[in-house]
Formats: sequence, structure tokens, C-alpha cells
Amino acid sequence: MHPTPDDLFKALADPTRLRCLLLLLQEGELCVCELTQALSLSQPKISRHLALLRETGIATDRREGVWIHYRLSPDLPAWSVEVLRAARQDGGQKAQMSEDLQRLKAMQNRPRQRREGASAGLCD
Amino acid sequence: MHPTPDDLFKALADPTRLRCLLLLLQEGELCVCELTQALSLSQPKISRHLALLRETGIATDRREGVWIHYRLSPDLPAWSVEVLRAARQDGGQKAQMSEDLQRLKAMQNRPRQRREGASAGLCD
DNA sequence: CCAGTATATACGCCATTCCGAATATGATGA
DNA sequence: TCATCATATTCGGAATGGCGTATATACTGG
Repeated sequence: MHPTPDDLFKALADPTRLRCLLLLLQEGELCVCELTQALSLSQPKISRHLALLRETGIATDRREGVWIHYRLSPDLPAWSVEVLRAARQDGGQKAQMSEDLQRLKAMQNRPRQRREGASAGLCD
Repeated sequence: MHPTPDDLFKALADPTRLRCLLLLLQEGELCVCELTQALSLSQPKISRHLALLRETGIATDRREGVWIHYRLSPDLPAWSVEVLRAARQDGGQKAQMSEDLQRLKAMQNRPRQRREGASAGLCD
């Protein structure tokens, strides 16, 4: 189901979840270990927040072997994506995402690269 | 100060505050008693939520005699306003705002109307 | 100064949320 | 089957948040 405004804003009201969502918006698909590295936070913490995003229909997951890749739900209503894009315009948030992306790129043994040596996510 | 994304989303994560903000976005300026009527909620409840919006720089207040009018902060960053506009596009939220506006219009003795209808005297 | 109206705040209570630490589940490959 | 890696979940405690009730403050007209 689609998230209500209340669901979405509750989800965004936590900095960890906001950072995850903005990274997913930018990169398209990321697995838990990538998000753990990018945000430099503990695995259970990331996992719990991702579970909430999945349960509220904001994100979906896809298993590929041992890894579980998360992405923004493909039928996320347009207004929800607009909210994310708007949040990305804030200066402090841009800076935060810069750091997170830097850590992500510095990560080695990323599952996607290892298997396919493939491209990054979708643009917007 | 401008609200951070975290501040804004925390503020929007409560249905009472979201309804207030969408009404202010639509109507420009409303006093506490108007919001109390429109949302059909208790005065202390409305007042406490408005205080939070004021303290986070999302809304500002203006005293005019006994009434205190609230509006969206004039220097609210553009991305924040975009977030509000996006939230307004949700179907359920539109329905909610319809009801709220209906109660607002049905209200009598609204301070603005009363003052404009009355004969001269107290105007600054 | 007094009564009345509009708004704000204080207090205590209950529900929710977030967290770290530990443990459980599930897939892989030897 | 066993060991290992990636991820999920559980548990208990600390912090936060929202609420109703009651009260306080602020302005106005008389």
C-alpha cells in the first residue's frame, strides 16, 4: 500500500532513515552492508530502520544470494518522491549526502561490483 | 533560523501540525481560534502545536489585539514549501483539508471578518 | 479595577520510539 | 554437515512525544 503523508513524514523524521532514502534515491539500489558503510552505523540499526521503510511501503527489498538490496518502492506516489527531492535541496542535507556517498565509493568488495562490475543506479 | 529537514519532518510527522500548516499554506493567515474550529480540536492542543511550529521557525505569529495570527514563516526555504505542496497532493490529505476548510467557512465571528465589518475606531 | 475573551503554559500520565547488545535466521561453499 | 557471511529480530531500558486538565498570562471594554 501507499504510505500516507503521516507515514512518510514519520519515516523521514529520523535522520538515519532520511539518509538511507536519499541515498536510495540517488543510487537506485543498495544492500544493507553498503548502507551500513555509507552511513557508518551499526548493522542492526540500519536493518531495523530499513524494516520500517519496507513495512510502510516506502521501500522494497530484493534478495540476491546473501545480499538484500533495497530500493525506493516503484509505486511510490509522485508526491512522495517530490518530498524526497525537496529535502535533498537543503544545504546541510547535501553536505551529509556528500559524506555518505564518499564513504560508499571508498567501500571495497561491494556486492554489485564484485558480480557484474556494473553501473551505478538510475538517474532521476 | 531555518528549519533543518529533520526539524521540518518531525513537525510534519504529527497530523495536527500537518493540518495546521496546510491550512496556513492555503489561507495565508489564521488565528488560534480559527484553527481550533477548523480542526475541531481543543484550544490547548492547537496552541501547543503552534508553539512548536513557531519555535522551529516554520511559522511566525503576529498579535492583533486579543488575537494571535499565525502564518508560514516568510523566509521559509523554498524546499520546505515544496514539501508542503507535495503533501497536499495526497488524496486523503485533500479530503481532510476539505473538511477543515468547510468548518472554517462555517465559523461565525471570525476576527478578520468582524473587524472589517465594524465601523471605524481601533485601526492602527 | 473588573469581567470576559483569547491564548499560552505547567503538570502528570501513558504510549511510542530509539538504541545497544545479544541472538536468531538464512544462504553459501567446502 | 559445518563454518561463515549477510541480514533480521528480540529484549530491556532510556528518552521523547502527545494528551487532558487545570491554571496562568495578556488584552479589551466598561
